[in-house]
Amino acid sequence: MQNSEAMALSAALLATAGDLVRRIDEGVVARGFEGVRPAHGFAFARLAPDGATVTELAVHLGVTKQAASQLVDDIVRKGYAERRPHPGDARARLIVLTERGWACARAAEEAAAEVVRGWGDVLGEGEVRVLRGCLARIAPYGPLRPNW
Amino acid sequence: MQNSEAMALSAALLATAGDLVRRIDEGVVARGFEGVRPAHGFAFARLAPDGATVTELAVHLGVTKQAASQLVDDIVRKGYAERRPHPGDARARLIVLTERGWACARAAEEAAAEVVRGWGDVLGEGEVRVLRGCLARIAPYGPLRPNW
DNA sequence: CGACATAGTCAAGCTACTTGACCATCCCGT
DNA sequence: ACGGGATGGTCAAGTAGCTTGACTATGTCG
Repeated sequence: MQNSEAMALSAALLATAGDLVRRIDEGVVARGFEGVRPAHGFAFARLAPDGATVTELAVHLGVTKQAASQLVDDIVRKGYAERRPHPGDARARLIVLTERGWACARAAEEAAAEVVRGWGDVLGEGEVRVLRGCLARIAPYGPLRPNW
Repeated sequence: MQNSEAMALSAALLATAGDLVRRIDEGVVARGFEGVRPAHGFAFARLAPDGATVTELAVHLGVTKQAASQLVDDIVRKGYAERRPHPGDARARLIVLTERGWACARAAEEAAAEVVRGWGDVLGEGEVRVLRGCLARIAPYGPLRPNW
């Protein structure tokens, strides 16, 4: 594998990732959820099961807890989540999704599924599964946030 | 394909992309080029063949020409590129890489090749080619800049 | 019970972008 | 040839999303 081929592969990967995020975001907006940034989606993914504290969210997103707290301010103000007292730790607060937050998370899943279906049309279902398998083995715990 | 599987694939793709960029950046720094952000690498790729104008660079990067101009200021100040008069258009300037800029671009290619070699160890050469083929067909002209 | 650790917030600062305004030069129809 | 709109580039100011630093409240452990 020549260096230039590695660059071509890298560029294709980054282009695909950028395209995916852009189209998911567009799909979420098209479903009626405005003022939502892609980063919010990653937060929703962490909050969805049972809620999370600000600190847990910060770790998940790879940012400081102050930044996570600001993000929570934002999604609370927009009605997607709410701060509740934490059962069993009076210092902490449990951030949970509101009904609208859940609806937005579902919208993001639908949008992602739509994009991936498009890939299936181009590649075929089998190759999409191969793709998923490859990626899962390469970077099972890669960073969610981009560094560029 | 269920929605949750689409999300898993999306997450794997973004994790891989994030990991790739982080490791290329680390590789470039390890080769002695400091103060270089990943965005600079995308600029280098556009400047490498024959140079480019600020406006062309802005289109390539998906930012305003003011932002591209600021980025050029930065890499000029750091010695990676220089502004030259444009042959045939007195309004424009041709931004070209310096020798150090070329060296940095080569370092990025080496770092990328190193990461991709790691993928080859995990997946096998054949599957890496399949991966590259899939990605190239999915988003041949996706955005270079992340939106999240 | 006292000392240190941890959850969260407030405040200020930084960086990489944006929008808006502007000048110099090019191109093209009259 | 020339006048007017398009284009290339820069300067200036504003913004969003992060950072670091300082602080309070609560938990944990010897």
